[in-house]
Amino acid sequence: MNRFDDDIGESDAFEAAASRPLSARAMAARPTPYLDGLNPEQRRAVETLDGPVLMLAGAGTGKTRALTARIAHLLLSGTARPNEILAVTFTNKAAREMKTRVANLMGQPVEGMPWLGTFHAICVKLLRRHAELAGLKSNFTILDTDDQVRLMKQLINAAEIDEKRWPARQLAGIIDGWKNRALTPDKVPAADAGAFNRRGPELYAHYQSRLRDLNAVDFGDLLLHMVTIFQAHPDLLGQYQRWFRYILVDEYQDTNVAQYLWLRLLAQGHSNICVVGDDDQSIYGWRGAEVGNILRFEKDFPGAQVIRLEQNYRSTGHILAAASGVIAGNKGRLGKTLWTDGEDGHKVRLIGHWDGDEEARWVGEEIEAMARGTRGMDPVSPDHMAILVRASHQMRAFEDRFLTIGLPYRVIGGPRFYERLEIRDAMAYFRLVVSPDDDLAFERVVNTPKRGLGDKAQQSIQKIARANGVSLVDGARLAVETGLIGGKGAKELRSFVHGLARWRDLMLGGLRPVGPGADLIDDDLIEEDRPVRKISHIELAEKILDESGYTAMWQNDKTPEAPGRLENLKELVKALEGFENLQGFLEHVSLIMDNEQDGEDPKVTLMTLHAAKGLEFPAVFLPGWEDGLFPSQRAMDEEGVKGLEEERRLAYVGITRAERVCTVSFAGNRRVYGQWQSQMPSRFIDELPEDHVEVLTPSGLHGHSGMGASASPMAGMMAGSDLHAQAARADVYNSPGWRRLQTNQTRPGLRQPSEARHMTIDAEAISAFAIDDRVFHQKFGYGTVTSVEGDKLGIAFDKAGEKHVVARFLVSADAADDVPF
DNA sequence: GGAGCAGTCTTTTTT
DNA sequence: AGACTGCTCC
Repeated sequence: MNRFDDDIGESDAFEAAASRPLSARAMAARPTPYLDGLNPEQRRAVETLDGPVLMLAGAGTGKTRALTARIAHLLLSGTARPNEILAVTFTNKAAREMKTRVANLMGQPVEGMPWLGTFHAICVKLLRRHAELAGLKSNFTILDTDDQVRLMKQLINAAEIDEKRWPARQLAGIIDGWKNRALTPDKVPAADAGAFNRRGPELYAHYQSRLRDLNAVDFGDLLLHMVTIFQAHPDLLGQYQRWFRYILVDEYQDTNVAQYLWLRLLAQGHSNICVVGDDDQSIYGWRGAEVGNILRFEKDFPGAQVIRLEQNYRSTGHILAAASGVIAGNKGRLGKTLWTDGEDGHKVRLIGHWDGDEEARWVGEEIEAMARGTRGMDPVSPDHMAILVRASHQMRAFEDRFLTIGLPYRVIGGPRFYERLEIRDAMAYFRLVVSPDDDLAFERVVNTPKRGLGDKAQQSIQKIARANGVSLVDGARLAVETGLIGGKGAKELRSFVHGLARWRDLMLGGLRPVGPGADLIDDDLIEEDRPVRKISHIELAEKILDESGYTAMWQNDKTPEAPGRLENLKELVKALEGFENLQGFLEHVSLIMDNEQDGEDPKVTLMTLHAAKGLEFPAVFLPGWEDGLFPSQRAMDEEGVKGLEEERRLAYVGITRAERVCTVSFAGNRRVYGQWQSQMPSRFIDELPEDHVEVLTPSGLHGHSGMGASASPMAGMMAGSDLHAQAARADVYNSPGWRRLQTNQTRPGLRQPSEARHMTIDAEAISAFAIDDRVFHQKFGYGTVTSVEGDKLGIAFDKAGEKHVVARFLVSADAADDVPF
C-alpha cells in the first residue's frame, strides 16, 4: 500500500484544467503585481525566464518570494501553462507553501500545477504511468524504512549471513547510498564491491528482484527507476522534455546524484532550468546530498546566469556579521555577502555554564525574562523563541527543566507521527483490510497484539502460502481450514483471519470484489444492487482497532507511554475525517505528519538545527556549542574537513534563523553516554567575530562559587580564546544575577496574558492532590506524591525517580487509566 | 510464548 | 544512562 504523498488520483481532469491557457480577461486585469516590492536581483531572477539560471539565495533573502513570483510571471506573461512547469521541492511542506503563495500572487486560484511537488511525489506519478518499463504494475506499493529493513533481514538470513555482525540496517544504509548515487546493482563500482562483507552487491541485486516480485519500490527506487527509464527510452524522455518547458528546483544544494541526473535529463534540450539554493546551507551531505551539484552548476549548464540574492530581510546587522564571520571559515564556497539596511540590533550573546543542567536552567530563566521584557528589549512571546540543538538527545535536559518550571514548549521533529509504533501497527491493519495480499503488513500485525502465533506458527503460514502461491492472509486461512496450526494459536488465528474478511466486507459495503481493481466499487451500484448501509471508514477504522484487540492491548499496558499511544491512535482516527475512504487515507498519509496542533498557549520551540532550516524566530538559543558535540566528533572523524565544514554550515544555519536576538551557550561539563566529561568550547565560538559578540554574565544562582579552583574544567575553558575566557570568567563573578533572582522570586507568575487562567487551573490542581496520591505524568509516568508546596509537587515516580513537578502537568492515576478510545 | 538478562550502541532525517 | 536487541531459560 502506498502510504506517501502520491497525487496520481488527481490526474486527468485536473491536468485538462491546467493546460487551459489563462483567460484573456485574467491577463488583462493583471499587470505585474507580483513584481511589486522586489529588489533588483530578485526581479532579475523572476524575469530571466530562458536558459539556465542559478539563483544563489542566502538565508533570509526572499528566495521563496522570488521563486513564486517567477512562477506567477511564467503563467501571467503567457510564457507557460501551468502543466508545462515542473517545480520540484524536497518536502511536502515546501510544495504546499509554494502552491499557496503562487495562488496568492496570482490573485486567483491556480488551476492546477500538476507538476509542482516533491521529487518523490512527482516520480511516483511518472512511475505509475510507466511502471511496466521498470517491470512493475502501476499499482505498486511504496515501502517505508521499516518494511525495507524487514525484507533485507529475510534476505540476509537466506544468504546465511550472521545478521548480528552484519545488521540489516547497515545494508539498508549501503543500498540507500547506492540508490542516491543512481547506481543499479550492475553499476555498483568495484571500489564498493567489498561492502557488507563483500556480499553487498549480490544482496542488492536480490533485494531489487524481491521488490519486483512484491510489486514494490522503496524511496530510492522512485528516482532510480525514473532515471533508468529515461536513459533507456530516449523517445519517452523526449516527450517529457517537450512537455516540461520550464523547470524550477528549490534547495538545489540538497540534491543527490540521482536527483541531479533526473533533472539534467529533463533539462537537456531547452535548458530552461532555474535552480535555487545556497551552498552555505547544505547540511544533508550525510544522506547523499552533493554540494558539488550546486558548485558545478555553471559547468553543467554552460551560459548559466548566476543571480545572487544577498540583501537579507530577516536578521539584524550583528547577527548577519556573526554568521558571515563563521561561514567564512569554509573553503570552496560560491561566495555571497549578506547585507541588510536594517539596524545593527543586539550583538550575538555568548554565555558559558558549569554544566548542561545549569545551561538548561539558565535558558529557562532567560526565556521567562525575555517573555516579560528585560534588558531594554521588548517582550518576546515564547511562540517567537526557539532552542536549536545539534542532536535530539540534547533536548532532554531542556524538556526536564521546562516541565519542572512549567514553561510550555513544543518539540518539532522526533519520530514523525506516522513513524510511531502504534501508528504503523494501526496502518498495517488498515493496509491488510484494503489490500489483503500485503504480506509485509500481515507479518507486522499477525502477532500484535499477542495471539500466540510465534515464529513456528508464522513459518507454517509462510510455507503453506508459498506452496499454494497465495498471499499470507490466504495462507493463514488455509492453515486454519486444514487445521495445520494447532494449540492456542489456532483459535486466535481463526478469529484474526475472519476479522480481516469481515472488515473488508464492511469496507466494500457487503459486496465481494469481482477482480483486480474491484476495490473501487461504485456507490450507486451498491445502493441499487443491495441496499446495505455502508459503514463509514472512520467507524470501520475504530472497529478494526477494537475488534482486533489492538486498542485493548494498549489499554492494558501500564507503561508510561501507553496513554500517549492511545491518544495518537485517536488522532489517527480523527485524521481519517479528511478523507473519503481508507484507501485515500493510506495514499495520502504523509500529509498528517506535519499535523501541528497549534493555537494553544504560546510555546517555546525545541528542535534540531536540521529541522530549523528554512524557519525563522525573533529569538534563538543555540546551546551546546562544545567541541565534540558541536561540531560533532563523529562528523569530523568520519568525514574530516568535509564533515567539519558541514558542521560549520550548520552553525551558519543556526545563527541565521535569528531575527533579533541570538544567544550561543556552552557548558564546561556534560554527561556523555552516562559519563561526565569536561568539554572544550566549540571552535566555532572562536570564529565568531568579537565585534559582534557580547559576553553575558550568568547569574550563577545555583552555581559553584568555588570553581575558580585549580583543576576544574573551567580552567580548561579559560585557556581558549578571549571569548572563552571572558565567558568562563563571567561564570565566576556571579553577583549581578541576584537582582534578577529577587525579581523572579517576588513575581513567580510570568505569562501575563494567561496568568489568571493558570492560577485557576493551578488552584484546582493543588486541591486535587495530596501526599500519597497516585498520579500520572505524560513524560515521567506513574508516581506517588511525596510533598506539596504551592503548585509544586514532589513526586516519587515509579520509573523516573524523585522529581519536582508543577501540578498542572499531572493527572490523577485513575484518570490516566481509562483514557477512552 | 514470554520474562528477564547481557551485550551493544548511541547525529543529523525526508520521502 | 538508556534504549534496543538477541539470547537463555522457564
